[in-house]
Amino acid sequence: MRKDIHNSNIPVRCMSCEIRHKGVCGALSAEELLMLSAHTRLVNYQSGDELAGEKMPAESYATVIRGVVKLTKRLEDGRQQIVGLQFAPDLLGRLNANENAVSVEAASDVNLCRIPKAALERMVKSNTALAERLMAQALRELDEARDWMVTLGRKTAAEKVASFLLLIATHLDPETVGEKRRFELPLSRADIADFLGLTVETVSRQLSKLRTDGVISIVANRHIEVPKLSKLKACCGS
Amino acid sequence: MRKDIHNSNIPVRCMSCEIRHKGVCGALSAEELLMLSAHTRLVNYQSGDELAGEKMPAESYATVIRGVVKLTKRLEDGRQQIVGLQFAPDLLGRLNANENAVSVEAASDVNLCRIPKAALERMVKSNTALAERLMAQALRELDEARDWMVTLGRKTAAEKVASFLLLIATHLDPETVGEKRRFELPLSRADIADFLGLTVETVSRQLSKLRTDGVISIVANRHIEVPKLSKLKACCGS
DNA sequence: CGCCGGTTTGATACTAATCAAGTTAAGTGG
DNA sequence: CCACTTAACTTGATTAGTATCAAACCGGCG
Repeated sequence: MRKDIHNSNIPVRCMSCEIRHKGVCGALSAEELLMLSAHTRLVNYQSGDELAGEKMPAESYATVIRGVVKLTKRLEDGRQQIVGLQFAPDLLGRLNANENAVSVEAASDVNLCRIPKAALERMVKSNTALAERLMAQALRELDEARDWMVTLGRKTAAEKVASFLLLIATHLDPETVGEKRRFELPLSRADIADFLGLTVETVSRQLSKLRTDGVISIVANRHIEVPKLSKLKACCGS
Repeated sequence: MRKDIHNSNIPVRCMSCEIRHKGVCGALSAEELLMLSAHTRLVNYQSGDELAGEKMPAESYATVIRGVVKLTKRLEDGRQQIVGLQFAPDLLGRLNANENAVSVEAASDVNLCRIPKAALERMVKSNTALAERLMAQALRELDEARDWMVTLGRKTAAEKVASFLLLIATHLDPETVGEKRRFELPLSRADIADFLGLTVETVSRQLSKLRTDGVISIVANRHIEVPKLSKLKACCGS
């Protein structure tokens, strides 16, 4: 048995996925953590899999261990918009799920650590620290949504694409050498377009433009290198 | 003394503003409500007043009693985007305010019921029902932000303006006769443009177009009449 | 090798921004 | 009450940016 789980003052990890669930495990005592671990299970999905639909609320929560999960909303005529991206170690699912939900899909291959709805909700009731963590996560998602509203409403296509690259570069712990960053895009061009409110063609053109401007180099389709992060930041319009 | 505050099972109201604070008063016992009332104070602001800046976090919470409050974010070069509108009886302010805030301004003349930060935070600690209400409000704001992301990213100018009118018609309890609605716009054309990610001219043109199409009539600058709500809904693209 | 999805590039169309008047509404002071 | 000022709004002409339509390219895989 791991030694550290007997002391709730030092970082503790979920037994099944060996990750410290952001906003979850950190608020749990060693005892609660053991209880939680008894219920959690590692699950894998492939890119494109639907984890929960707009009309099909999830029957469990989950933390993202690896990969990227996209939250999408659709208009009747098929137009769609990605309204959120979840990276490790974000928590998926919401307390008191309501009608106005989003469709949850794996944007890349993902590993999740599933937590049954009942188990988490029971712990929330008796653990105010955990409730606070979940509140903090909700507020952080709200901030992210509002930041993205500015991008959607007021930035040009070039700024949008640069902002997206910066988002990925800062959320996917890329290979780092000084100001240089190197990473794999977890999203297809079509998904990037749906995230930015653009078309695939425009996304492609703006990536090409960033390349010819020397801001990035496209090593392979999904493999991007940013020679100077500050130069990319300067393209984001804020 | 009001009779109903002695029974926490029936709707109770804040003593200073006589309104049932959504998500706040409803979760309080009569005793707590009295305590809260001792600290609250009614305050008024004029259209355009800044209630809290991006760098100036508010030292108190407040419920909107009357009027509309706008939450704005700005880019360095002056472009701005309204990322949220708060109507009565929304709660302004957030637990554990963080750096990534928005600027809070009165969009119209407003009345607020102020609640000192310390008082509310103290009550949240000892009242899980209140904490749940605040969580619910955060999740509702998140849903609204995500809905608006679809509007910003994927709707046409005409659909955006129609969606805005519908939002106002459904949040400002307009004069209602069957399918007919009549209301005052709480925002200037410039604010509407900042909310929709458009220019003032485009907003004006689309309003004119809705008028010539018979979807609305513009009784006066800010005074709008919608003869058939379902017709307006059909213009919203979803 | 040839197919196929994802991507890039090119030509053109169209939507909304920009630039520029003009109009209405609301004050303000004589 | 009216002339004057100013801000908010509307309308028009033109331009710029992005979407749309179309074709070519590329990499992976049977």
